[in-house]
Amino acid sequence: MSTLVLLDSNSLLNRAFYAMSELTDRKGRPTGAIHGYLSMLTKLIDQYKPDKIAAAFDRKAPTFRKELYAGYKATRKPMPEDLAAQLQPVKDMLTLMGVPVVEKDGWEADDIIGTLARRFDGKTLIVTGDRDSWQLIDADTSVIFTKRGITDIALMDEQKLKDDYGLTPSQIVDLKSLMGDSSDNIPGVPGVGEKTALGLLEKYGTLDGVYASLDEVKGKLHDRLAENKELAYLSYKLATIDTDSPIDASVLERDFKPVYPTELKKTLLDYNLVKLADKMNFEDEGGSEQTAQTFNDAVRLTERGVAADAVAALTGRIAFDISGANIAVADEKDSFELVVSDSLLDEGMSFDDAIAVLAPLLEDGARAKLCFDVKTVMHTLDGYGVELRNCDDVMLKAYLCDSNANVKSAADLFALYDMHGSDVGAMLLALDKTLDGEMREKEQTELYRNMELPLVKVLFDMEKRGFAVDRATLDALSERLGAQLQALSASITELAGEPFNLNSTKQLAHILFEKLGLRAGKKTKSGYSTNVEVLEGLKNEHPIVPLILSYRELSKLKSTYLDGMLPLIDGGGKIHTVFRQAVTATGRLSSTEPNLQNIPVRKESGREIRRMFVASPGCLLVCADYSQIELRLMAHFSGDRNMIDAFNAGEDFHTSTAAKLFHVAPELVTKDMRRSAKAVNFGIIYGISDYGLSEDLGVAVWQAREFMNEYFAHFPDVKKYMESSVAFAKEHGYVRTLDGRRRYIPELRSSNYNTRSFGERVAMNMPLQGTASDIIKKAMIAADRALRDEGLRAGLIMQVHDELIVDAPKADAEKAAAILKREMENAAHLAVPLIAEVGIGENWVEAK
DNA sequence: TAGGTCACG
DNA sequence: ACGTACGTGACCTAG
Repeated sequence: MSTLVLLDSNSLLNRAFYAMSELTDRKGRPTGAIHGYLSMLTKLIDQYKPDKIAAAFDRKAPTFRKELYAGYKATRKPMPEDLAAQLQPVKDMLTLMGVPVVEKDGWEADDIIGTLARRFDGKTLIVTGDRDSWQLIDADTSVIFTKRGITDIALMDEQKLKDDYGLTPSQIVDLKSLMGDSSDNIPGVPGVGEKTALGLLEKYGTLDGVYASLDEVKGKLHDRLAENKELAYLSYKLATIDTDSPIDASVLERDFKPVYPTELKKTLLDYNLVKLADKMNFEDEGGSEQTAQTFNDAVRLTERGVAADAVAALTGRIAFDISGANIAVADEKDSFELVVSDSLLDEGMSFDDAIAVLAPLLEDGARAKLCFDVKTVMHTLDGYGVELRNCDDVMLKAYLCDSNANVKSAADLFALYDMHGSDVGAMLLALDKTLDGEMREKEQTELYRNMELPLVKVLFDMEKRGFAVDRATLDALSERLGAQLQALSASITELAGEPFNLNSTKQLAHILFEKLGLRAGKKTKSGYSTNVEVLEGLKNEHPIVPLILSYRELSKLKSTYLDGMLPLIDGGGKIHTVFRQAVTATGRLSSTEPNLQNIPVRKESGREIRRMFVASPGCLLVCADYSQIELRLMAHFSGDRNMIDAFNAGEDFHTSTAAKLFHVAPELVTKDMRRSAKAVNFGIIYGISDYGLSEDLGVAVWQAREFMNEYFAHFPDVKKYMESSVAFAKEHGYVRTLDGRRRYIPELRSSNYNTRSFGERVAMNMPLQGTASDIIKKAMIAADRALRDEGLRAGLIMQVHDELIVDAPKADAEKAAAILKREMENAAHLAVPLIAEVGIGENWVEAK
C-alpha cells in the first residue's frame, strides 16, 4: 500500500516561526520558519518514505466559514511580517523538491487535506501543529503532530485518541463546538473548557446527545449550555472540515522521490541553511569543488588531501571547520552537527569514515585546534572513539574576559565581537587572536592556561563517569509520593469546597485570600504571594494551609527530583550531568540536565532522595567539603586579627562569633545565639544590608543594625576590607579574585539607588565566592592528577561549589579520601588553615 | 516567554 | 526616601 503525506503548511510554519524566531541568514533575512519547516519535512521523509506528498496552504481570501460567522478569524492578528516574508521562499523550495503546493481561494489547508485524504486510496499521514485535523483520523489516516517546537513529532491514530482522550475522531468536532478554539476564533460555549467538554462527551457522546439530555445537566453549566445552543451549533459547522472541496486532486497521481536538483542546494545555501543542505540528497553535482560549503564537502576535500595541512577548528556543539585551505563550513548558527548525509552514505562514506579521515588531525597533540565549547565536542568525538587533543576554546577565553557576557554559541560570540562573514574558520582564528590580546590585557592568560583549560578534561571525565543511582528505589518513591499527593489533593479540594489547580499560584491565592478570607501578606508583581513564608505565617489560621505546604514539598520532590531525573538515567544506571563552565558571573560552575548541585539535603524528606545517589558497583563514595571557606577567605583578605585568631583556635566559628556578639563565654552560647551569629556571618559574605539581615532573622531593622555594629566592633578590619572592595570596584569598574579572575560591575555607575546598592553588594561578595570557586577548581585539577599518578581507579564525579565527590573502588577508598583531603587543603595557602572534611559511605548522605 | 516557587551552595 | 541579602537551574502556570 502506498503512503501519502499531507502537510498543513500554515500551521507548521507558524510553529516553526515561533520556535526559532531569532534565526536569520547573513543578509539578515528571517529564516527560522523555513528552517524549522524543512527540517521537520526532511526528517519525516527519512522516517516514513512517502510515495506521494503534498503541501497545503491557506489563502488570504475569505472562506465559507466567514459567511457563517462574521467573527471567524476576524480578530486574529495578521501574520507577522517576518513570517509572511518566508512564505514564498518555502513554496519555491517545495516546488524545487518536487513537493506539490496546493492552495485554493475560499478553502483552508485543512479542507484541502481532508479532501485529498478521503480521495486517496492508501495510507495517509497528515502533518500539522493543530488538533483540528484529528477529526480526519480513520483506519487508513493518522495525524503526525508537532509537540514542543517543531521537529519533535508524535503520531495520533484511532487507538491513541481513544487512550488519551476517550474520543473517536468525529467527536473532535463535538469537542470544539463545546470548548471553542481561541486560535481560530471558534466561539464554543463560554465557560466550558477542555475538562468540562470531555466530561460531557464521555456522558452524552455528541453535541446532539448533550442537548438531547440537557435536563440532566445541572447548575451554571446547564444555563450556559442552554443560552449558547446556537453558538455551539455554529461552532460545530465552523470546526467541521470539508472533505469534499473542489480541489484539483491530480497531485495524488504524482510520485515523490527524495532526490533534489542542485538548484535547491544553491537556494538553501543562499539562505545559509547549510545543515539542511547537508542532510539532503542532490543529483550528481559534477565537477570538483575547491571551496567546500558544507561539512561533507570538507570531508571529501580532506580525504583528497587538499586540506592536509590546514588548521582544523571545531565550532559549536559538534561542529567542524577548516580554514587555511579556503575551506569554511557552517550552518545557520555558524556551527553544525556532524551528520553524514544520505548522499555520502550512498557514496559509501559513513560518519565513522568521515571521522576516521579527520582523526589524525584531531588526535595530533602537536597541532593546535580551535573551537567553541571544547568539552561538548570531546563528548561527540568520544562517541566515535576519537580523543581530541590540544584544542583551544574561545568560549572560555571570552568568559574570562567578561563573565557577564552570557555567550551561548559561536554565533553569539561573533556578534559580540562584531564579526561577520562566511568563512567561519577565518573568523574563529581572527576572534582567537583578539581574545588572546584581551586576555593578556586583562591578566587572564594564566587563569586560562592553568585553570580553565586544564579543568575541561577533568569535567569531561566527571560527566562521562556519571553518578550511579538506585533506580528501583527511586521508582518506588515516586509511586509512594504520587499516592500521597493524590490523597493531599483530595483533602485540599474538600477543604477548599471546589477543585482547583494546586500548582497554580494564581488559583491558590484566589482560594486562600478571597474564598477563605485569609489575610494576604506580601505581594508579587502579579498578585499576592503564596510562598512558604506566607503559608508558614497562616499555618494555624486554616487547616488547608499545612496541607498545601505538604503538597508543595512533596510535589517539588516528585516532579523535579524523581520524575525529572528518571528519564536521564542511562542503561548502566548512571546519571550524567553537564557542568557548565562559562555561565556564572563569579566563576562558579553550574550543573544542568539534570542539575545535581541542588539535590535536597536540608530536610529529611529530601534526604531520602539524596540517599538514592550511590557508589557504583564495588565502589564507595568519598565526599569532602571545605569548612567555612568563604569566611576563611574573609579572614585572609581582611587580615582581621580577631577573625584570624578565631579560625586558628579551631573553634566552631559561628559559636565564637555568637560569643563575641552577645558578650558571653563560648560554652554559654545558645542555639538561638548561634543561629543569629550564623545569619550575620552569611550576611557578611553576601554584602550585608540591615534590611536583608532583618528579613532573614525575622527581627526589626534597627536590631539587625545593632548586630552589624557589634560585629564590626569586633572585626574592624572586615568592615575596612568590604569598603575597600567597593572602592576598588568604583575605581576600576571590576572586582577580582585571589587569582585575578574579574567580574565587571556596571551597576555601580547606575543612577538608580537600588541598582547601585546591588553593585556594592556584588563587589563585596564576588571576591569571596569567586576565590572559593578558583580554589576548588585548582583542587579538582590537582586531585584528578594525584588520583591518576598514584594509580587509583578512583575518579571525581561531582562538584557542588565547596564539595567534591569521588567514586572509588572499595580497596582504594581510604587512599582516595586522604588524597582528596590533601589536595583540597593544599590548593591555597591562606592566613588561616584551609580545612576539608572528608567522609566515606555507600551513598551521598552516608558519605557526608 | 516571564514570573513564581523552591531545591542547593 | 528608596526597598534589597550572593550565586545558580527546574518545574509549573498563564498569557
